[in-house]
Amino acid sequence: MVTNPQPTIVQAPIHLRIADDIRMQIERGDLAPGDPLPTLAQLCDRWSCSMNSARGAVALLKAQGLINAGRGRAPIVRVPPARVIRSSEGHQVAKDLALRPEDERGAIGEAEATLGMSIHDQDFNATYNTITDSELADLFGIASNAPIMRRQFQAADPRTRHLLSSSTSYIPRTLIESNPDLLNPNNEPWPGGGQHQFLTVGIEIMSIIDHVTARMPTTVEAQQWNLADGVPLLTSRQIAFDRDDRPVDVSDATYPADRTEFRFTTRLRPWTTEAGDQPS
Amino acid sequence: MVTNPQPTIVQAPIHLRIADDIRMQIERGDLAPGDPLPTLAQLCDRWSCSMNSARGAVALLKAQGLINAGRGRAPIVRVPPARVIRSSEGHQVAKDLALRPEDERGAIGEAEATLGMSIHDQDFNATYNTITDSELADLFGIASNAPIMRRQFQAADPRTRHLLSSSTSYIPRTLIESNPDLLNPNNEPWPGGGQHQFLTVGIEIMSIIDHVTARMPTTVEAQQWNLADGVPLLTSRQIAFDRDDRPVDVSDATYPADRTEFRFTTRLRPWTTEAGDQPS
DNA sequence: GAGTGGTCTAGACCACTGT
DNA sequence: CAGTGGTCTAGACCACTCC
Repeated sequence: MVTNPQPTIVQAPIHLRIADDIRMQIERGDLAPGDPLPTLAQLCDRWSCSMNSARGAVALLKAQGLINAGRGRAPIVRVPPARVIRSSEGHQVAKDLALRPEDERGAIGEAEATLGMSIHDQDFNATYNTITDSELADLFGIASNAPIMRRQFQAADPRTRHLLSSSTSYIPRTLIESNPDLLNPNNEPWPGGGQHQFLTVGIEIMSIIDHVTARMPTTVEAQQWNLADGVPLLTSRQIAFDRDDRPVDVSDATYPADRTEFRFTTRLRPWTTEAGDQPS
Repeated sequence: MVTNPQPTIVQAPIHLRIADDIRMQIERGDLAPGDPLPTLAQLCDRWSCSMNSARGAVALLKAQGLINAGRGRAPIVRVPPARVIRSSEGHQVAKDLALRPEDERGAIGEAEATLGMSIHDQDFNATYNTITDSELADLFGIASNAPIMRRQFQAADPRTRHLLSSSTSYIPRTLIESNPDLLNPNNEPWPGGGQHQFLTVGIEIMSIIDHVTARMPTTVEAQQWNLADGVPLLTSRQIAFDRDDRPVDVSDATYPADRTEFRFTTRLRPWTTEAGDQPS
């Protein structure tokens, strides 16, 4: 039997009503970015509820990424940080760069191009391992116990120690061991230079597929990136294919969603006459 | 002066320690997806804390999207839902489809192709308005008070009433008013068919730029989509350009991040012989 | 009906921010 | 120093699930 044929009108929980009221004030502009919220005392006076219920409302707004709160200070309406654009056009730029002479490649790194910050101003760290992983091996189409090179890259702000970028790249070891230089992390300026490194072993990247989704960060990730509450992480897995459409590199990365925007360009084949058959 | 030259060792808050312990159990596999968590009573016994502190731990795990909780039932480790892949290759498919005869276009809709669900099994709704918006006008390069057509599309599961898709498209009105059919929402099968509609007014879409990021849903969005706690929304703005690289359509959409994955393919120009010299 | 988590209260202590 | 929010406790009532 259905429980409520004549549904009893239930008040929404008090903390939801408070949170909704504040959200509307923010959306209407009564509370501008940077403005402080009412104090907890004012809220529980205004709504005649206990402190903890008012706290619940503020906690919800925090979890939704609308406000910044901290001890000893009234919470303020969040000011959205500047967005870093990560464009798929960068793949082509990196490929073009790979053919240029050494000094030119060094001058323009991926970090500089997207973060507007020289790589020398970053606390950069690379770790190389050789692993086996049946799932990745499956993706590469190699034996499940075949050695895979794992390269982990992290850059942090030297002052704040907060992460600026973090990615992990996987390559079947047999593809690159003909050039011992590629197995040494000290030779690595940046993963963006990966296309040049593939060049030294005769591999040309012809296409890249990006897989993008998002999730909430773990507690550890939130403090590594210095994420405010309610900020998701964008996750990206890039798979690079060579001339034979063989996957040669898998690269996983995460980005804070409040300061990152992915931008992908799709060029379509023209309609006219007989449709031209080579894409982009 | 720095506050803590010899930082006093502070215990992490009890609810963080509890949450971390449970997270580790999940990551180690001691708690598999679908398994119930310890009850609150067990937790505050095990950690000798109050109920509310144990609640705090569970609330954090909920906010991080690790568990599903509900009244009267122990929270369970979340089982990730099946992912719907939204591929940029779909743009080309839609373009090819636009030239096909009517019956063929009707048979294969965007909804069917990506959701595996006929459009007839969905509660579909379209609303058309004419608006003015200086920000969009700026993007289109038209006068700031020029009329812009807004088309809102929503599809819901007829049984559960939950959203299955939601998007809003903007088009400068002058581009399409030569064909009155395009101003009537009842003629609209699905926004994916938009390329065919542009065809009727002599516009060919030549490229599409996707802007992708993520944010937490509002309370209203969470219930419209039936989102579990801790699930972000992926947001996408697609801008379509015609033969003259003029923006002709802006389309905003949101997708639940736990069941959506974007997939973008970038094809790179070959290196061989003389490198092509026009830079994208 | 017993047990569960969701909501709420009242009151306490502490860390941090301003002045 | 006063005032703020963050953490925590003890205890209560209710909605819901399962037996």
